[in-house]
Amino acid sequence: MSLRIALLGLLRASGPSSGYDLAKSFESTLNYVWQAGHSQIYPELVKMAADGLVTVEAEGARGRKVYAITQEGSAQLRGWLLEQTPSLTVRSESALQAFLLPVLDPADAVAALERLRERYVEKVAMLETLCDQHGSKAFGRYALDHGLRHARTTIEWVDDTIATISRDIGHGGSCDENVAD
Amino acid sequence: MSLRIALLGLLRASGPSSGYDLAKSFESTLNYVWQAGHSQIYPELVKMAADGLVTVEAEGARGRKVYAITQEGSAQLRGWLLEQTPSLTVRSESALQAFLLPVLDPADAVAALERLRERYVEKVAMLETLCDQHGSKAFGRYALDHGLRHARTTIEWVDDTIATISRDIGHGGSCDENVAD
DNA sequence: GCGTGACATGTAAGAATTTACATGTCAAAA
DNA sequence: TTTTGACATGTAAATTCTTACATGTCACGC
Repeated sequence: MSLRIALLGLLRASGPSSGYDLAKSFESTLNYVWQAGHSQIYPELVKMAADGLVTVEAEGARGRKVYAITQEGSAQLRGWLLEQTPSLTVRSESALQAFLLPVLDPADAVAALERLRERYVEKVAMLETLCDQHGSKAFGRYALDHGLRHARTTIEWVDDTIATISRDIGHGGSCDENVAD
Repeated sequence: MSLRIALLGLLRASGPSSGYDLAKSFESTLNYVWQAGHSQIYPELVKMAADGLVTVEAEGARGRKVYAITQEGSAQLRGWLLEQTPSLTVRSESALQAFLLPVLDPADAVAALERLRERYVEKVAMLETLCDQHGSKAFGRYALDHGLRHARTTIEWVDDTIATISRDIGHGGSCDENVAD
């Protein structure tokens, strides 16, 4: 369902677009909260057209098909946004890794957290650049802002976690606990 | 791979546990960053045992099987944590919804954001309670802390986004733009 | 004219995830 | 004593997601 809603939202926000355009939009604006490749997007658009949520508005060069959202699609998007109660959970591989780091020796954990920190610093810089380019105009602004705030929050968390773990260094690590065989 | 690593991490942090225990741990500590149900966990543990990463250390009442991480499992966990560069992307249904809200009339969008805000306020309260219970002891503390910070950041984002959208009310909404048919 | 890279769409296979089905045990309260 | 709820493990089916394969067009520079 999320993919469908995301595509309807992009069509609504950006106007008629091809699957290729939508894949790019996913990459550049929705990437901070949802991901989908073209191999997922193309078949989904076909199904959505069959369900009357979008129509092929025009066909252009290189087989390009321009989809537009229909009134039915627009109604479904609005209904979902107003009525659905989305799950508040998040899926983040990097956060998962960060949480498991404390099972390492404290020194290793700190080193790994510092590498993670650097990557988030880069991410923040990248997002800030994008933010400046966008100005305060585009639809994607909210997404960008969200991504930026969360990346900064992660850096703060990493810093505090490093500090906490560092205090434990010398007080005995978790190195060989809980291992069988 | 993430599921495997998460299970190894939990076994390492909590000591020998059954699939049932691990499912509970997932729910209570890792839930903020990764989700897995028992129907995913049980078969994965069987595969991991076949690969020598865990062993069935004991069998108890009600068919309970207690798994323990092996040295090989421990080595693989450590290797992954130190060497892997996880993707920094996140998948969040609620954030996706939040991003698409601006395609609604500003008034609808603000109403929906306010409902979202309430849910996050509840979440923060819940996490704060859990935090107090845990004290500063447990492994899951980092996860909890992370979840709490991100939930608070989301609330701030919602507030600022509401403010931004509210300023636009009366300046013309996005109500019937970009709809075909 | 030829190559390269962005444009553009698709399918296939496999992995991961979710939801539902299915079964059985144990402890404690009513 | 019976029933309820937590404990405990699985499988099946459907969906979603990722990775790889496969194909062809157009514009631009060399």
